[in-house]
Amino acid sequence: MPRATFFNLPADKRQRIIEVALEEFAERPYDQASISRVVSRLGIAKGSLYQYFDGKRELFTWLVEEAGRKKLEAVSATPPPTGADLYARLRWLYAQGLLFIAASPRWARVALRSVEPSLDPEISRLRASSEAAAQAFLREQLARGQEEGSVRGDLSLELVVPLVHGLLSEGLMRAFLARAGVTDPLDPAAQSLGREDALAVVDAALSLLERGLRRGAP
Amino acid sequence: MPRATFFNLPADKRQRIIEVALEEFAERPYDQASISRVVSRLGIAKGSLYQYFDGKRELFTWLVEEAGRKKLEAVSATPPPTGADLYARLRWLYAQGLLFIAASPRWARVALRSVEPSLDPEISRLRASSEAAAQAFLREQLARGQEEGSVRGDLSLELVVPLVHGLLSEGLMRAFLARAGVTDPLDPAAQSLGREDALAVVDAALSLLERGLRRGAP
DNA sequence: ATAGCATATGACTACCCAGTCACATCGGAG
DNA sequence: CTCCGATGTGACTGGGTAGTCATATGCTAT
Repeated sequence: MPRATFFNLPADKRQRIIEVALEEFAERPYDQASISRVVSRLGIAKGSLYQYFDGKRELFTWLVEEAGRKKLEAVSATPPPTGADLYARLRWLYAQGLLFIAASPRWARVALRSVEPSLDPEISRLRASSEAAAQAFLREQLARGQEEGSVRGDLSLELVVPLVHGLLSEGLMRAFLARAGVTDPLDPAAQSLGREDALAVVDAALSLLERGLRRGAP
Repeated sequence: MPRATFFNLPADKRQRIIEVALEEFAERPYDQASISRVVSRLGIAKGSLYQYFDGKRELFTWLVEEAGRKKLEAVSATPPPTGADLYARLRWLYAQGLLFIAASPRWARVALRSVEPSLDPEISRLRASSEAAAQAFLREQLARGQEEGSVRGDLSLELVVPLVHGLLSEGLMRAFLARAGVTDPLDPAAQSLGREDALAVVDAALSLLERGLRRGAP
Protein backbone atom coordinates (compact mmCIF):
# COMPACT_ATOMS: atom_id res chain seq x y z
CA MET A 1 0.00 0.00 0.00
CA PRO A 2 2.89 2.47 0.20
CA ARG A 3 3.59 4.57 -2.89
CA ALA A 4 6.52 3.70 -5.15
CA THR A 5 8.42 6.64 -3.64
CA PHE A 6 8.61 4.83 -0.34
CA PHE A 7 10.49 1.91 -1.85
CA ASN A 8 12.87 4.21 -3.72
CA LEU A 9 14.02 5.63 -0.42
CA PRO A 10 17.47 4.73 0.93
CA ALA A 11 17.02 1.62 3.05
CA ASP A 12 18.08 3.24 6.32
CA LYS A 13 15.68 6.13 5.98
CA ARG A 14 12.86 3.78 5.05
CA GLN A 15 13.73 1.65 8.05
CA ARG A 16 13.61 4.58 10.40
CA ILE A 17 10.22 5.65 9.09
CA ILE A 18 8.91 2.14 9.69
CA GLU A 19 10.31 2.09 13.21
CA VAL A 20 8.85 5.40 14.25
CA ALA A 21 5.46 4.72 12.69
CA LEU A 22 5.44 1.27 14.23
CA GLU A 23 6.10 2.73 17.65
CA GLU A 24 3.32 5.27 17.28
CA PHE A 25 0.71 2.75 16.14
CA ALA A 26 1.84 0.19 18.70
CA GLU A 27 1.49 2.63 21.58
CA ARG A 28 -1.87 4.15 20.67
CA PRO A 29 -5.07 2.86 19.14
CA TYR A 30 -5.62 3.87 15.51
CA ASP A 31 -7.85 6.84 16.24
CA GLN A 32 -5.38 8.30 18.69
CA ALA A 33 -2.20 7.62 16.79
CA SER A 34 -0.98 10.81 15.17
CA ILE A 35 0.66 11.41 11.84
CA SER A 36 1.80 14.79 13.13
CA ARG A 37 3.68 13.10 15.94
CA VAL A 38 5.27 10.61 13.57
CA VAL A 39 6.63 13.25 11.24
CA SER A 40 7.79 15.45 14.09
CA ARG A 41 9.68 12.54 15.68
CA LEU A 42 11.17 11.73 12.31
CA GLY A 43 12.14 15.33 11.70
CA ILE A 44 10.64 15.30 8.23
CA ALA A 45 7.87 17.39 6.70
CA LYS A 46 4.33 16.13 6.84
CA GLY A 47 4.10 16.41 3.08
CA SER A 48 6.95 13.94 2.75
CA LEU A 49 5.13 11.23 4.62
CA TYR A 50 2.15 11.84 2.36
CA GLN A 51 4.44 11.12 -0.58
CA TYR A 52 5.14 7.67 0.88
CA PHE A 53 1.63 6.77 2.00
CA ASP A 54 -1.72 8.00 0.77
CA GLY A 55 -2.87 8.66 4.33
CA LYS A 56 -3.12 7.48 7.88
CA ARG A 57 -5.30 4.51 6.95
CA GLU A 58 -2.87 3.24 4.33
CA LEU A 59 0.07 3.54 6.71
CA PHE A 60 -1.78 1.67 9.43
CA THR A 61 -3.13 -1.10 7.23
CA TRP A 62 0.30 -1.62 5.70
CA LEU A 63 1.86 -1.91 9.16
CA VAL A 64 -0.82 -4.42 10.13
CA GLU A 65 -0.17 -6.48 7.01
CA GLU A 66 3.54 -6.30 7.61
CA ALA A 67 2.97 -7.44 11.20
CA GLY A 68 0.98 -10.38 9.92
CA ARG A 69 3.78 -11.34 7.56
CA LYS A 70 6.36 -11.12 10.34
CA LYS A 71 4.24 -13.17 12.64
CA LEU A 72 3.68 -15.84 10.01
CA GLU A 73 7.40 -15.90 9.37
CA ALA A 74 8.20 -16.22 13.07
CA VAL A 75 5.60 -18.94 13.63
CA SER A 76 6.81 -20.89 10.60
CA ALA A 77 10.38 -20.88 11.90
CA THR A 78 9.66 -23.89 14.09
CA PRO A 79 7.99 -26.77 12.25
CA PRO A 80 4.57 -27.82 13.61
CA PRO A 81 4.28 -31.20 15.35
CA THR A 82 3.13 -33.78 12.83
CA GLY A 83 0.47 -36.32 13.55
CA ALA A 84 -0.35 -34.70 16.87
CA ASP A 85 -3.86 -34.22 18.17
CA LEU A 86 -5.75 -30.94 18.41
CA TYR A 87 -4.41 -29.98 21.80
CA ALA A 88 -0.80 -30.55 20.83
CA ARG A 89 -1.31 -28.54 17.65
CA LEU A 90 -2.88 -25.66 19.54
CA ARG A 91 -0.15 -25.85 22.18
CA TRP A 92 2.49 -25.45 19.52
CA LEU A 93 0.61 -22.70 17.71
CA TYR A 94 -0.12 -20.52 20.72
CA ALA A 95 3.34 -21.02 22.16
CA GLN A 96 4.70 -19.62 18.90
CA GLY A 97 2.30 -16.72 19.24
CA LEU A 98 3.48 -15.87 22.73
CA LEU A 99 7.11 -16.13 21.68
CA PHE A 100 6.41 -13.69 18.88
CA ILE A 101 5.00 -11.26 21.42
CA ALA A 102 8.09 -11.61 23.57
CA ALA A 103 10.44 -11.27 20.61
CA SER A 104 8.69 -8.47 18.70
CA PRO A 105 6.35 -6.73 21.12
CA ARG A 106 5.74 -3.74 18.89
CA TRP A 107 4.86 -5.77 15.82
CA ALA A 108 2.68 -7.99 17.94
CA ARG A 109 0.97 -4.97 19.44
CA VAL A 110 0.21 -3.54 16.01
CA ALA A 111 -1.21 -6.87 14.92
CA LEU A 112 -3.50 -6.74 17.94
CA ARG A 113 -4.52 -3.17 17.10
CA SER A 114 -6.19 -4.58 14.02
CA VAL A 115 -8.92 -6.14 16.16
CA GLU A 116 -9.58 -2.98 18.16
CA PRO A 117 -12.62 -0.87 17.36
CA SER A 118 -12.25 2.46 15.59
CA LEU A 119 -14.50 5.31 14.54
CA ASP A 120 -13.09 5.16 11.04
CA PRO A 121 -15.42 3.00 8.96
CA GLU A 122 -12.66 1.53 6.82
CA ILE A 123 -10.63 0.56 9.87
CA SER A 124 -13.77 -0.93 11.38
CA ARG A 125 -14.10 -3.15 8.35
CA LEU A 126 -10.51 -4.27 8.80
CA ARG A 127 -11.30 -5.07 12.41
CA ALA A 128 -14.36 -7.08 11.53
CA SER A 129 -12.52 -9.13 8.94
CA SER A 130 -9.53 -9.79 11.22
CA GLU A 131 -11.81 -10.92 13.99
CA ALA A 132 -13.83 -13.10 11.65
CA ALA A 133 -10.68 -14.69 10.26
CA ALA A 134 -9.42 -15.53 13.74
CA GLN A 135 -12.71 -17.16 14.70
CA ALA A 136 -13.00 -18.99 11.40
CA PHE A 137 -9.54 -20.46 11.92
CA LEU A 138 -10.39 -21.61 15.41
CA ARG A 139 -13.66 -23.04 14.22
CA GLU A 140 -11.90 -25.08 11.59
CA GLN A 141 -9.48 -26.44 14.16
CA LEU A 142 -12.25 -27.38 16.55
CA ALA A 143 -14.29 -28.96 13.78
CA ARG A 144 -11.28 -31.11 12.91
CA GLY A 145 -11.01 -31.97 16.58
CA GLN A 146 -14.61 -33.12 16.62
CA GLU A 147 -13.98 -35.36 13.64
CA GLU A 148 -10.91 -36.81 15.35
CA GLY A 149 -13.00 -37.42 18.43
CA SER A 150 -10.81 -35.21 20.58
CA VAL A 151 -13.54 -32.61 21.05
CA ARG A 152 -16.84 -33.46 22.72
CA GLY A 153 -19.82 -33.18 20.43
CA ASP A 154 -22.44 -32.05 22.91
CA LEU A 155 -21.55 -28.37 22.68
CA SER A 156 -22.25 -26.45 19.50
CA LEU A 157 -19.29 -24.79 17.87
CA GLU A 158 -21.27 -21.57 17.68
CA LEU A 159 -20.97 -21.38 21.44
CA VAL A 160 -17.59 -23.00 21.91
CA VAL A 161 -15.60 -21.03 19.37
CA PRO A 162 -16.02 -17.59 20.95
CA LEU A 163 -15.51 -19.06 24.42
CA VAL A 164 -12.26 -20.76 23.46
CA HIS A 165 -11.24 -17.64 21.63
CA GLY A 166 -11.60 -15.66 24.85
CA LEU A 167 -9.53 -18.19 26.74
CA LEU A 168 -6.76 -18.46 24.15
CA SER A 169 -6.57 -14.81 23.14
CA GLU A 170 -7.24 -12.43 26.00
CA GLY A 171 -6.84 -15.08 28.70
CA LEU A 172 -3.59 -16.51 27.42
CA MET A 173 -2.13 -13.06 26.84
CA ARG A 174 -3.11 -11.87 30.28
CA ALA A 175 -1.68 -14.96 31.93
CA PHE A 176 1.55 -14.58 29.99
CA LEU A 177 2.00 -10.91 30.80
CA ALA A 178 0.99 -11.44 34.43
CA ARG A 179 4.11 -13.56 34.79
CA ALA A 180 6.10 -10.36 34.44
CA GLY A 181 3.65 -8.41 36.60
CA VAL A 182 2.55 -6.45 33.57
CA THR A 183 -0.60 -5.90 31.53
CA ASP A 184 0.88 -4.47 28.35
CA PRO A 185 3.34 -6.22 26.02
CA LEU A 186 5.14 -2.92 25.48
CA ASP A 187 5.95 -2.52 29.16
CA PRO A 188 9.73 -2.81 29.48
CA ALA A 189 9.30 -5.35 32.27
CA ALA A 190 7.74 -7.69 29.70
CA GLN A 191 11.19 -8.16 28.16
CA SER A 192 12.01 -10.60 30.94
CA LEU A 193 9.48 -13.06 29.51
CA GLY A 194 11.04 -16.00 27.73
CA ARG A 195 10.45 -19.44 26.31
CA GLU A 196 9.84 -21.07 29.70
CA ASP A 197 7.14 -18.54 30.54
CA ALA A 198 5.44 -19.09 27.22
CA LEU A 199 5.51 -22.86 27.59
CA ALA A 200 4.32 -22.80 31.20
CA VAL A 201 1.37 -20.58 30.33
CA VAL A 202 0.40 -22.47 27.21
CA ASP A 203 0.64 -25.80 29.01
CA ALA A 204 -1.67 -24.55 31.73
CA ALA A 205 -4.10 -23.07 29.21
CA LEU A 206 -4.32 -26.23 27.15
CA SER A 207 -4.56 -28.50 30.13
CA LEU A 208 -7.41 -26.34 31.34
CA LEU A 209 -9.03 -26.37 27.94
CA GLU A 210 -8.69 -30.10 27.44
CA ARG A 211 -9.52 -31.42 30.88
CA GLY A 212 -11.35 -28.64 32.60
CA LEU A 213 -10.94 -27.02 35.95
CA ARG A 214 -12.36 -29.80 38.10
CA ARG A 215 -9.99 -32.67 37.49
CA GLY A 216 -6.50 -32.85 36.07
CA ALA A 217 -6.21 -36.40 34.85
CA PRO A 218 -9.16 -38.04 33.05
CA MET B 1 -18.54 13.26 42.41
CA PRO B 2 -21.06 15.67 40.83
CA ARG B 3 -21.30 19.12 42.36
CA ALA B 4 -24.23 19.98 44.64
CA THR B 5 -25.76 21.97 41.79
CA PHE B 6 -26.37 18.78 39.86
CA PHE B 7 -28.57 17.36 42.60
CA ASN B 8 -30.50 20.61 42.93
CA LEU B 9 -31.58 20.30 39.32
CA PRO B 10 -35.18 19.36 38.51
CA ALA B 11 -35.26 15.58 38.31
CA ASP B 12 -36.25 15.42 34.65
CA LYS B 13 -33.45 17.70 33.53
CA ARG B 14 -30.96 15.76 35.63
CA GLN B 15 -32.26 12.55 34.12
CA ARG B 16 -31.85 13.80 30.62
CA ILE B 17 -28.28 14.88 31.31
CA ILE B 18 -27.52 11.41 32.64
CA GLU B 19 -29.06 9.77 29.61
CA VAL B 20 -27.17 11.82 27.06
CA ALA B 21 -23.86 11.55 28.90
CA LEU B 22 -24.40 7.82 29.32
CA GLU B 23 -25.00 7.41 25.63
CA GLU B 24 -21.86 9.33 24.74
CA PHE B 25 -19.60 7.41 27.11
CA ALA B 26 -21.20 4.09 26.19
CA GLU B 27 -20.62 4.63 22.49
CA ARG B 28 -17.05 5.89 22.61
CA PRO B 29 -14.00 5.13 24.71
CA TYR B 30 -13.15 7.75 27.31
CA ASP B 31 -10.54 9.55 25.24
CA GLN B 32 -12.90 9.90 22.30
CA ALA B 33 -16.04 10.76 24.17
CA SER B 34 -16.72 14.47 23.86
CA ILE B 35 -18.11 16.93 26.35
CA SER B 36 -18.80 19.30 23.48
CA ARG B 37 -21.02 16.71 21.84
CA VAL B 38 -22.86 16.03 25.10
CA VAL B 39 -23.73 19.66 25.67
CA SER B 40 -24.68 20.22 22.07
CA ARG B 41 -27.03 17.23 22.13
CA LEU B 42 -28.48 18.48 25.38
CA GLY B 43 -28.90 21.97 23.98
CA ILE B 44 -27.30 23.53 27.05
CA ALA B 45 -24.20 25.68 27.39
CA LYS B 46 -20.88 24.04 28.04
CA GLY B 47 -20.43 26.18 31.15
CA SER B 48 -23.58 24.67 32.59
CA LEU B 49 -22.24 21.14 32.46
CA TYR B 50 -19.11 22.39 34.19
CA GLN B 51 -21.34 23.63 37.00
CA TYR B 52 -22.58 20.08 37.50
CA PHE B 53 -19.29 18.21 37.12
CA ASP B 54 -15.75 19.38 37.67
CA GLY B 55 -14.69 17.95 34.34
CA LYS B 56 -14.76 15.08 31.91
CA ARG B 57 -12.98 12.73 34.31
CA GLU B 58 -15.47 13.35 37.11
CA LEU B 59 -18.43 12.82 34.82
CA PHE B 60 -17.00 9.57 33.51
CA THR B 61 -15.98 8.17 36.86
CA TRP B 62 -19.36 9.00 38.30
CA LEU B 63 -21.11 7.21 35.44
CA VAL B 64 -18.88 4.21 35.99
CA GLU B 65 -19.68 4.15 39.71
CA GLU B 66 -23.34 4.54 38.94
CA ALA B 67 -23.13 1.66 36.48
CA GLY B 68 -21.52 -0.47 39.15
CA ARG B 69 -24.33 0.33 41.55
CA LYS B 70 -26.97 -0.51 38.97
CA LYS B 71 -25.28 -3.75 38.10
CA LEU B 72 -25.01 -4.74 41.75
CA GLU B 73 -28.65 -3.91 42.18
CA ALA B 74 -29.67 -5.97 39.16
CA VAL B 75 -27.53 -8.93 40.16
CA SER B 76 -28.88 -8.86 43.71
CA ALA B 77 -32.46 -8.99 42.46
CA THR B 78 -32.28 -12.78 42.12
CA PRO B 79 -31.00 -14.52 45.23
CA PRO B 80 -27.83 -16.60 44.75
CA PRO B 81 -28.11 -20.39 44.99
CA THR B 82 -27.25 -21.49 48.51
CA GLY B 83 -25.04 -24.42 49.28
CA ALA B 84 -24.12 -24.83 45.66
CA ASP B 85 -20.63 -25.60 44.45
CA LEU B 86 -18.29 -23.24 42.65
CA TYR B 87 -19.61 -23.95 39.18
CA ALA B 88 -23.22 -23.41 40.18
CA ARG B 89 -22.29 -20.15 41.89
CA LEU B 90 -20.39 -18.91 38.87
CA ARG B 91 -23.20 -20.01 36.59
CA TRP B 92 -25.65 -17.92 38.57
CA LEU B 93 -23.32 -14.94 38.78
CA TYR B 94 -22.41 -14.75 35.12
CA ALA B 95 -25.96 -15.39 34.00
CA GLN B 96 -26.95 -12.34 36.04
CA GLY B 97 -24.17 -10.41 34.37
CA LEU B 98 -25.36 -11.32 30.88
CA LEU B 99 -28.93 -10.46 31.77
CA PHE B 100 -27.76 -7.07 32.95
CA ILE B 101 -26.11 -6.51 29.59
CA ALA B 102 -29.31 -7.44 27.81
CA ALA B 103 -31.46 -5.29 30.09
CA SER B 104 -29.24 -2.21 30.34
CA PRO B 105 -26.78 -2.32 27.49
CA ARG B 106 -25.66 1.26 27.88
CA TRP B 107 -24.94 0.98 31.59
CA ALA B 108 -23.20 -2.31 30.99
CA ARG B 109 -21.12 -0.77 28.22
CA VAL B 110 -20.03 2.09 30.46
CA ALA B 111 -19.06 -0.37 33.17
CA LEU B 112 -16.91 -2.15 30.59
CA ARG B 113 -15.35 1.15 29.53
CA SER B 114 -13.75 1.29 32.96
CA VAL B 115 -11.39 -1.53 32.00
CA GLU B 116 -10.36 0.02 28.71
CA PRO B 117 -7.01 1.75 28.42
CA SER B 118 -6.79 5.52 28.23
CA LEU B 119 -4.11 8.14 27.74
CA ASP B 120 -5.37 10.03 30.77
CA PRO B 121 -3.29 8.90 33.75
CA GLU B 122 -6.14 9.19 36.22
CA ILE B 123 -8.44 7.09 34.05
CA SER B 124 -5.62 4.59 33.63
CA ARG B 125 -5.48 4.22 37.39
CA LEU B 126 -9.22 3.57 37.44
CA ARG B 127 -8.72 0.93 34.77
CA ALA B 128 -5.94 -0.78 36.70
CA SER B 129 -7.97 -0.91 39.88
CA SER B 130 -11.12 -2.18 38.15
CA GLU B 131 -9.16 -4.91 36.45
CA ALA B 132 -7.38 -5.85 39.67
CA ALA B 133 -10.68 -6.02 41.55
CA ALA B 134 -12.18 -8.34 38.93
CA GLN B 135 -9.23 -10.70 39.07
CA ALA B 136 -9.08 -10.59 42.87
CA PHE B 137 -12.72 -11.58 43.03
CA LEU B 138 -12.21 -14.48 40.66
CA ARG B 139 -9.13 -15.56 42.53
CA GLU B 140 -11.08 -15.69 45.77
CA GLN B 141 -13.77 -17.79 44.15
CA LEU B 142 -11.27 -20.23 42.69
CA ALA B 143 -9.37 -20.45 45.97
CA ARG B 144 -12.63 -21.38 47.68
CA GLY B 145 -13.17 -23.95 44.97
CA GLN B 146 -9.79 -25.47 45.66
CA GLU B 147 -10.64 -25.74 49.35
CA GLU B 148 -13.94 -27.39 48.49
CA GLY B 149 -12.09 -29.80 46.24
CA SER B 150 -14.02 -28.69 43.18
CA VAL B 151 -10.95 -27.15 41.53
CA ARG B 152 -7.89 -29.21 40.69
CA GLY B 153 -4.82 -28.24 42.66
CA ASP B 154 -2.14 -28.94 40.06
CA LEU B 155 -2.46 -25.57 38.33
CA SER B 156 -1.36 -22.42 40.11
CA LEU B 157 -3.99 -19.75 40.54
CA GLU B 158 -1.53 -17.20 39.13
CA LEU B 159 -1.96 -18.94 35.80
CA VAL B 160 -5.55 -20.05 36.09
CA VAL B 161 -7.14 -16.78 37.17
CA PRO B 162 -6.26 -14.74 34.07
CA LEU B 163 -7.13 -17.68 31.83
CA VAL B 164 -10.54 -18.16 33.39
CA HIS B 165 -11.03 -14.42 33.31
CA GLY B 166 -10.49 -14.45 29.57
CA LEU B 167 -13.01 -17.25 29.16
CA LEU B 168 -15.68 -15.74 31.39
CA SER B 169 -15.28 -12.10 30.39
CA GLU B 170 -14.38 -11.65 26.75
CA GLY B 171 -15.28 -15.20 25.79
CA LEU B 172 -18.65 -15.28 27.47
CA MET B 173 -19.57 -11.87 26.14
CA ARG B 174 -18.57 -12.75 22.61
CA ALA B 175 -20.50 -16.01 22.73
CA PHE B 176 -23.56 -14.21 24.06
CA LEU B 177 -23.50 -11.45 21.48
CA ALA B 178 -22.72 -13.90 18.69
CA ARG B 179 -26.14 -15.43 19.32
CA ALA B 180 -27.61 -12.24 17.91
CA GLY B 181 -25.00 -12.05 15.18
CA VAL B 182 -23.50 -9.01 16.81
CA THR B 183 -20.21 -7.97 18.40
CA ASP B 184 -21.33 -4.92 20.34
CA PRO B 185 -23.92 -4.84 23.12
CA LEU B 186 -25.22 -1.51 21.83
CA ASP B 187 -26.10 -2.93 18.44
CA PRO B 188 -29.89 -2.79 18.16
CA ALA B 189 -29.96 -6.44 17.09
CA ALA B 190 -28.65 -7.32 20.54
CA GLN B 191 -32.06 -6.45 21.95
CA SER B 192 -33.35 -9.79 20.80
CA LEU B 193 -31.14 -11.51 23.39
CA GLY B 194 -33.03 -12.86 26.37
CA ARG B 195 -32.90 -15.11 29.34
CA GLU B 196 -32.68 -18.33 27.28
CA ASP B 197 -29.68 -17.03 25.39
CA ALA B 198 -27.94 -16.03 28.59
CA LEU B 199 -28.59 -19.40 30.17
CA ALA B 200 -27.54 -21.36 27.12
CA VAL B 201 -24.27 -19.48 26.84
CA VAL B 202 -23.47 -19.63 30.53
CA ASP B 203 -24.26 -23.34 30.66
CA ALA B 204 -21.90 -24.01 27.78
CA ALA B 205 -19.18 -21.84 29.29
CA LEU B 206 -19.37 -23.50 32.69
CA SER B 207 -19.58 -26.96 31.29
CA LEU B 208 -16.48 -26.19 29.26
CA LEU B 209 -14.76 -24.71 32.27
CA GLU B 210 -15.63 -27.56 34.58
CA ARG B 211 -15.15 -30.56 32.33
CA GLY B 212 -12.98 -29.36 29.52
CA LEU B 213 -13.30 -29.66 25.79
CA ARG B 214 -12.39 -33.32 25.43
CA ARG B 215 -15.15 -35.10 27.31
CA GLY B 216 -18.55 -33.97 28.47
CA ALA B 217 -19.35 -36.33 31.31
CA PRO B 218 -16.64 -37.22 33.84
C1' DA C 1 -38.36 46.68 45.97
C1' DT C 2 -33.96 45.13 46.52
C1' DA C 3 -30.00 42.66 47.85
C1' DG C 4 -27.59 38.66 47.13
C1' DC C 5 -26.91 34.07 45.86
C1' DA C 6 -27.48 30.13 42.61
C1' DT C 7 -27.62 29.06 38.07
C1' DA C 8 -27.02 29.63 32.97
C1' DT C 9 -24.41 31.29 29.10
C1' DG C 10 -21.27 31.12 24.97
C1' DA C 11 -17.38 33.47 23.28
C1' DC C 12 -12.87 32.68 24.10
C1' DT C 13 -8.11 30.49 24.92
C1' DA C 14 -4.94 27.25 23.86
C1' DC C 15 -4.30 23.38 22.15
C1' DC C 16 -4.57 19.12 18.92
C1' DC C 17 -5.51 16.71 14.38
C1' DA C 18 -5.49 14.96 8.89
C1' DG C 19 -4.68 16.33 4.72
C1' DT C 20 -3.31 19.83 0.80
C1' DC C 21 -0.60 22.39 -2.35
C1' DA C 22 2.30 25.92 -4.35
C1' DC C 23 6.84 26.11 -4.22
C1' DA C 24 11.82 24.69 -3.58
C1' DT C 25 15.49 21.63 -4.24
C1' DC C 26 17.93 17.75 -6.03
C1' DG C 27 20.04 14.60 -9.50
C1' DG C 28 20.51 12.49 -13.62
C1' DA C 29 19.76 12.43 -18.88
C1' DG C 30 20.54 14.68 -23.01
C1' DC D 1 24.60 23.56 -19.20
C1' DT D 2 19.87 22.86 -19.18
C1' DC D 3 15.89 20.68 -18.58
C1' DC D 4 12.61 17.74 -16.17
C1' DG D 5 10.80 14.45 -13.26
C1' DA D 6 11.27 12.87 -8.56
C1' DT D 7 11.54 14.26 -4.01
C1' DG D 8 11.09 17.41 -0.04
C1' DT D 9 8.75 21.27 2.35
C1' DG D 10 5.79 23.71 5.83
C1' DA D 11 2.30 27.13 5.98
C1' DC D 12 -2.31 26.67 5.52
C1' DT D 13 -7.35 24.98 5.61
C1' DG D 14 -10.95 23.39 8.09
C1' DG D 15 -11.97 20.75 11.62
C1' DG D 16 -12.03 19.00 16.30
C1' DT D 17 -11.16 19.18 21.63
C1' DA D 18 -11.34 20.59 27.22
C1' DG D 19 -11.82 23.95 30.05
C1' DT D 20 -12.51 29.17 31.62
C1' DC D 21 -14.76 33.30 32.89
C1' DA D 22 -17.10 37.72 32.63
C1' DT D 23 -21.59 38.54 32.20
C1' DA D 24 -26.56 37.77 32.48
C1' DT D 25 -30.59 35.93 34.32
C1' DG D 26 -33.62 33.77 37.66
C1' DC D 27 -35.19 33.15 42.36
C1' DT D 28 -35.70 33.94 47.22
C1' DA D 29 -35.55 36.20 51.53
C1' DT D 30 -35.59 40.28 53.72
